[in-house]
Amino acid sequence: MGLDRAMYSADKSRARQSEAIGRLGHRDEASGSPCQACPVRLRSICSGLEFDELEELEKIVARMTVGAGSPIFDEGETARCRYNVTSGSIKIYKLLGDGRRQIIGFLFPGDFLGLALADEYAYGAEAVVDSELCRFPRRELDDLINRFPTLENRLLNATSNELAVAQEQMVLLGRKTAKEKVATMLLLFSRRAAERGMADNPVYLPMTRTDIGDYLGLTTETVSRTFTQLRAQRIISAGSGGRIWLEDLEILGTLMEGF
Amino acid sequence: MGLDRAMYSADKSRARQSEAIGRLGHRDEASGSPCQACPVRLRSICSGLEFDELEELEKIVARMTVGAGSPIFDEGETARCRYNVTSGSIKIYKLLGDGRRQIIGFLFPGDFLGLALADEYAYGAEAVVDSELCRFPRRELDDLINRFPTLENRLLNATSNELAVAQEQMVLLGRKTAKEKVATMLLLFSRRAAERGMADNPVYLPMTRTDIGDYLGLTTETVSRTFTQLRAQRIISAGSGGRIWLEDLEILGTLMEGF
DNA sequence: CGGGAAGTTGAAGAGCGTCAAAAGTAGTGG
DNA sequence: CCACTACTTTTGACGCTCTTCAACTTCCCG
Repeated sequence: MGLDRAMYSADKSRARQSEAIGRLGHRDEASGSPCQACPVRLRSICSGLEFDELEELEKIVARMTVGAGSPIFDEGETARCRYNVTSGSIKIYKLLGDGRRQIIGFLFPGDFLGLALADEYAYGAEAVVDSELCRFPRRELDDLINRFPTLENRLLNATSNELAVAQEQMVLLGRKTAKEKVATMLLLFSRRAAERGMADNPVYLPMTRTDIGDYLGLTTETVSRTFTQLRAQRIISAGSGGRIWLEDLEILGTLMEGF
Repeated sequence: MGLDRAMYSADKSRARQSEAIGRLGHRDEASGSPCQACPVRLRSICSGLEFDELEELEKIVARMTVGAGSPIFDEGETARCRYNVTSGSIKIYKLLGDGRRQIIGFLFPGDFLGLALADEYAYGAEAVVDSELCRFPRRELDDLINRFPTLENRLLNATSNELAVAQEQMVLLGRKTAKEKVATMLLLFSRRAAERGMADNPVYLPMTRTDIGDYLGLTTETVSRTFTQLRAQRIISAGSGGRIWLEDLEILGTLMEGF
């Protein structure tokens, strides 16, 4: 699998799209707008906190913006910060020695980034599209987690959810065919969008075919061929701008559940 | 993939090995021996608890024994209990509609079983060999978790660890070759045994080739052929009773990391 | 011993990967 | 405005790894 490792370090064309955001990739802002008004607070770990607890969180948070294709941190790097995604989409991935990559998840607004005990990040993270995050210094956030049971409880819930999602993905990676993998991804992303009150049909897939392949354990070519096949069978149809119409939810469901 | 679903409901020959334990598969005991003396307490979620907290735990715990091949609970069943493994080994797995199975983990002494928010188990659990567990009624344990921050913290740690392990397994399932998969499993099981103070070489693999296949996303035959190949290359050699000597740790490490 | 399941091995085939090239898309610069 | 560039996506041809199907061997426990 002769993948070029450098391929993953930056995504030139997509990075280019986001020059408006800043040539450095990241841009921090003074945390002007308070957490009270945060549109994703209720589905993030920040929900359920008391007023004064939320104020303490605000003291240590920094908002930042990352352009499409920009890395947020690398696997193995010292874990200095934890994050909350507030807009856009983030991919997290692990690499093998020869450059093979497995994307272990796509994060969306409200998702927490940086769940881990270890001192080093166990995976890399990179923005799929222009995204915004809340950044917390790790030490200070961990202090708050220890002091606020509500926060620790939210974190446990979030981690348990992630674990259940990861276990589903293990079934997909280990036991599903290419067609079933793609169908499952389409349905799951549609449902996740619906849960967040976003359009679920057509479903929005902002990532590249290569990203989808690395997420599903397939090659770009197989992903492309599978989409073509699903289109030919009128199970899906192409929308505009990375959007895909789910034309036959029943067949997609059958493919996902493996009958 | 024409796997017979019934195949997974019981494992006749192994179940036979454990007739001494009881024909019902399960046997409960009065919780005579207290948690203080528990040999796996320090590596379980019960570590770090105050004396009175541990006493409250003891009030709701029941010890039970399961024979090899016996189910503990099924996927989709109402989650009435949570467990702590104290001896033996438990496999947890998910099924697809046509019977394809993915084993999402093997649990060993000290591991917690039943991490989940949902009212139903997200996976099935079955004993690989004769095993012992501590069983907690779900409601009552969850009450204690809410009351004892230490317990919740331990649970968060355990869940985070499980998540990190699951993410490693996603790389294995999505991106590694059969040889790399088997090498990775051998090394990881050896390391896990070492962490628990058990023999790490030869490494003990009590599960069947079919179980290993369903864990690695391979067929029984491919697992068998891969072991033969590794043996022929003197990277491993056969021990007795499901034990395997790791003859070349360096090559195994290289295979695991994918160079 | 003897029966049944687990494990091994072989041959053939399918699905997905690899390599290669063409077509589509978006940003760049004259 | 359009050609140029760089990348992504699609499609085709071919090959290889792993699966499938089948037979045989080994192991375990009665």
